[in-house]
Amino acid sequence: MAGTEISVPSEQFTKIKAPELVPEVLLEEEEDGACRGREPPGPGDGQALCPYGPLQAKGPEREQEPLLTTEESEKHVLTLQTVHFSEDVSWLSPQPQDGVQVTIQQAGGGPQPLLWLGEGAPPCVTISLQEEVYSLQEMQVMELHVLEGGLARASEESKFVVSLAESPGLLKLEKGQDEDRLLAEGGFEPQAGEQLFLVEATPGDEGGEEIVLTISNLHVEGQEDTPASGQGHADKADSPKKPKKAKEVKRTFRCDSCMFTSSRISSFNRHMKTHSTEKPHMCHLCLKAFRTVTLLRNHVNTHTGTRPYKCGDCDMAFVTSGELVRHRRYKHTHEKPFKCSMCKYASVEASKLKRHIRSHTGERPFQCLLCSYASKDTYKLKRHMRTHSGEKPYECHVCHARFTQSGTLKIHIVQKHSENVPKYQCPHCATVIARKSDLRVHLRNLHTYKATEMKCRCCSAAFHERYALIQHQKTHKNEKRFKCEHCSYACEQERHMTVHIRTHTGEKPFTCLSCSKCFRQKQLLNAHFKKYHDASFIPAVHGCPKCGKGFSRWSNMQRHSVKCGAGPGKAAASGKVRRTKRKLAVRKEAIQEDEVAAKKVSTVRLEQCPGEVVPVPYGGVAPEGVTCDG
DNA sequence: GGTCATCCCGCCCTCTGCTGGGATAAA
DNA sequence: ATTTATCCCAGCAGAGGGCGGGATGACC
Repeated sequence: MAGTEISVPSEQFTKIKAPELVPEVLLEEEEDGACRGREPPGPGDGQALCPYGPLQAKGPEREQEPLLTTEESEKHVLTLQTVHFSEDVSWLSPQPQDGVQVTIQQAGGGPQPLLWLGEGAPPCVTISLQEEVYSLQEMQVMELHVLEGGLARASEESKFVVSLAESPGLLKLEKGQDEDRLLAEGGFEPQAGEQLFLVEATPGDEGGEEIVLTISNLHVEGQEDTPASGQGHADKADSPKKPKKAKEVKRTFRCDSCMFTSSRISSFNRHMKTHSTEKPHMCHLCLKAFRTVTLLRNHVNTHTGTRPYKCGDCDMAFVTSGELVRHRRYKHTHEKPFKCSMCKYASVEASKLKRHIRSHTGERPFQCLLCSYASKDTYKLKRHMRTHSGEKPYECHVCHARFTQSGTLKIHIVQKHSENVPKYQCPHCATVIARKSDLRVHLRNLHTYKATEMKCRCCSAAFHERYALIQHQKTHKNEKRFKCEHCSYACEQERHMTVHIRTHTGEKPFTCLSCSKCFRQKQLLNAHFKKYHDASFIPAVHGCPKCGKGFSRWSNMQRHSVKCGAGPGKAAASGKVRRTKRKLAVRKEAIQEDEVAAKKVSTVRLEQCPGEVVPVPYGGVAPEGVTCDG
């Protein structure tokens, strides 16, 4: 894979170093004594970094339940939930005392301590630091214990606030004094009043100029389990609530290699196998190895075709029950529990909603390493990479043309190799177009209302739609709007009138350089030159289609053919022949005029070099040395 | 420890729409 | 002959559907 996922939260968790590692000079001393980072994270920072999906997935039912309890005797083990402040409220101040003390204080210096967890509050806390202070390499996993104060519930606003007895407005956290104790045997027993925080360091949005610390996975043991993913709330709402054992001290088993924690040793041990490369269970059919018997069994089922979970509404069958449930939702029940809060989209699977959310946020986590393109999912990036590799995996079975996408091949086959090619009729005119997209182009070009009027080139009419203009201009097509003021002659085109006017003025602007003969039209001069001055010119012979008699002139042959009974030629019906006949007619006219002119010329100066034919502009003067006898 | 249900990631597919280049007809 | 307009076509990306399969929590 050539792409890299750039917005996935870093797996690197951090330990805030001892205070001697924190250069105080890099933090600006504020008047109130709190040290402020260079700049607070932007409103969107936290969301972009949130590793658990869309925020709206946290349903209102969760917000109405206490996340923190206030029982004094209860020992709280807190795993921090995905957190960020959407406002500029998070500041961090390392204190130069024993242990690391982290101060979270409201930017405006407000008196209220901040750890908003209730409704309306973003479920994330991000702390921006200058990279010079806490570099990624300097940070490791840490535990922070609340030294002072307890947990109080701010019931009046249904918000839950960590309040501190001695330091209102400040939440002081200190590095655990005995980490080994906490980690011993995969678990720990936090002391009364302590809280456990995990701090994650991720690069900020400013290209590495700052680091965002995300305090994550706030969770009170004994509460209803809340889905870490934002997409699971719909199913969770139906899950039965577990009996609360407030007095019971629970052990948490935490993986050293990743963030995994579990209260059950069996789950923990099973998880630890995921970090092992050992795969003792081997498929006897293909020798592929698996970590667990269950995985092996499912795999073997793919060989044997064993699909024990059959759909009652169709012929599909699946290896696992989950696949059957999902299939039934897609095909039969159409139940879509995962609903987008920003539009009407709903999906069967959480991952689909997560992918859909990117169409709202514009997030493109998958960056092409060869160009600036970034994709919203892996498949699009993979497909895009074909534009760099030139790979065309889809081949037409008929003409063997190759294509980069299957859809392109499908269109190709329909348009090129199918009998019933679909056509798209324009709703505004008679045009029929092969492709829907081309019909849209047609509509855009010809039937779109234009603010500025388009004027007819023949009259004063004006139109806002191009199609109407073109239709109107066609009405001028057979209109002989150019009328001669000297006779009754009229024509459609101005250039024809220009030539006609010369018959009244006697002008002949086209002069033969070989014999100085002048002509009113250029093509007459050309015909003359070929006939009298071009030795290589072979005159056309027009043969009678019936008797074969040859004529030098097409008109003579036609007159003969009528008498001979040959009638019009066979090919006269086709447009191409019609165009040829028009050309012949022009040539006939030229020859006829040439004949008349030739009678008047007594001398043909064949000895003169043909040279260049110089047209004389209308009303102009012939070049020096060239005489006009017309 | 085994099993089941669920969650979640990843892969592949289709449908859709836009764009630009080449071919062709019309002006 | 040249220019302009239109059509045809392939390339490419956005969005979403469907499924395979690994990981994990809960239960027995």
